[in-house]
Amino acid sequence: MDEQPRLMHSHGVGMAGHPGLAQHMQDGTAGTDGEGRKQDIGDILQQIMTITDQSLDEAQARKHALNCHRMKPALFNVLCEIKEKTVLSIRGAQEEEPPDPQLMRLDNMLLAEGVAGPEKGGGSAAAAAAAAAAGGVGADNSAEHSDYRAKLSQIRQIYHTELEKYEQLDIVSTGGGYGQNFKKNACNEFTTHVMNLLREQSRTRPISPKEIERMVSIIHRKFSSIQMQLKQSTCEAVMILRSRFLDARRKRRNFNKQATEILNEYFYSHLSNPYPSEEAKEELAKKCSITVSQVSNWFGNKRIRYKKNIGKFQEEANMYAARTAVSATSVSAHGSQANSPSTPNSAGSAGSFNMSNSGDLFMSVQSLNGDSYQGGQVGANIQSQVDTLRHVISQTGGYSDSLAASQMYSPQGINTNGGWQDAPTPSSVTSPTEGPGSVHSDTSN
DNA sequence: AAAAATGATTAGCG
DNA sequence: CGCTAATCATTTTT
Repeated sequence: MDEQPRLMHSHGVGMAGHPGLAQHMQDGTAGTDGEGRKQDIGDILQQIMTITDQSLDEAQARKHALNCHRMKPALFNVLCEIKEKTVLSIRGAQEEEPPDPQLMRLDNMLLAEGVAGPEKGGGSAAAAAAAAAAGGVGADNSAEHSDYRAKLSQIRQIYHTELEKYEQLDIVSTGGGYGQNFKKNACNEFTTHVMNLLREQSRTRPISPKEIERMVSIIHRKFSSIQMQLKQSTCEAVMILRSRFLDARRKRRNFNKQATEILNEYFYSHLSNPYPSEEAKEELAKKCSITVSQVSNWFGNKRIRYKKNIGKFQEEANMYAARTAVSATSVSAHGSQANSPSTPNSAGSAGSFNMSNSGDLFMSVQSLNGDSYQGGQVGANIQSQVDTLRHVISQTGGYSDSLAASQMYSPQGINTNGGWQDAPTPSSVTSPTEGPGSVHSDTSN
């Protein structure tokens, strides 16, 4: 506002619509222009100033008259020039917008997630690939993944429809003629609307084509920022979706009965060394229709939980032990195995089994086990049978949970050593695999 | 609704 | 790298 006086003096004109300016102007221009012109301009401005006081029809008529006035173009140009020099030149500086790194990051991510990429086919494939890669384990449950994919494509669809609304074709670069060849969407609709409005208004107030251009670019910037917001929230949604569906910890499902059965069977029949080899894990995984890492997880959990509270697992242990013991004994009357080198190690295995808990149970089992070994001539390397038998024995012997439970978590027990893990009985425990088929029937293939 | 069970994840060890 | 131990987050049981 405070600039107005200066402008008027230097150019001899002022902005229309400012009450009281007309008078000033007339005074200021008196010396430079001819009397007639002065009068013309004064008339014009006078009409402008009073235009709002008139009825609509009258106003239209006067508007038209003004538009047709011979001085109008010149005056208009002058006004535009002034406006350009004052207002627009200030904004002109912030024209260049560097490629926003933030936007690029979002774009890249959306592309990587298969949201922004090409349509359906390739897109979902990419998404699946990304999902599989993220999951770490390939060929997994496809059920959950399909759910994931469905949700992802939902997001994708929303994203695309929304994006299309705001997408802007390059209008400015089409040159002077603001072409009509752009797609129908919110951005362009709005832009053309604004442009028409401005052009319409340019008859009564100073708006140069340049200004319209600028306005268009401003609108586009706005729409760009909307787009960015859209991309951002889409990214967010994808991230949430990922963490929801791909993070298996959430939405975990218990293994089915049969799988648990199989795993338990293996566990209790290899109780002295419940560390399935990679191959064994693979096989178990196959049989249980779970992944190898799930098998590993299961055994890890099982070992630690078993060890932590044997009493709680006693019943289960006996159950599986008895089951496998039956099958084992039925198959092999006695250890046909000749290759039972370091013979007296069965005791060691028992020790490793009992490890850190229940001293009483440990003792009793050990002695019993030893007896069975020496008296029964059980094949030394038939660990599984030893294991299972031990349980049967401990059960029949009446050392039930009461005892075990009470001493279960004997903390500073003599052997704080973990037991397992480092104590694979030297002899054959680890890989008696190739033994006589009869021995390890427990693997029940 | 609280408690137990359970599969997965994590830090840390060797 | 596989393991243990602790812990998380969910599911199942009580």
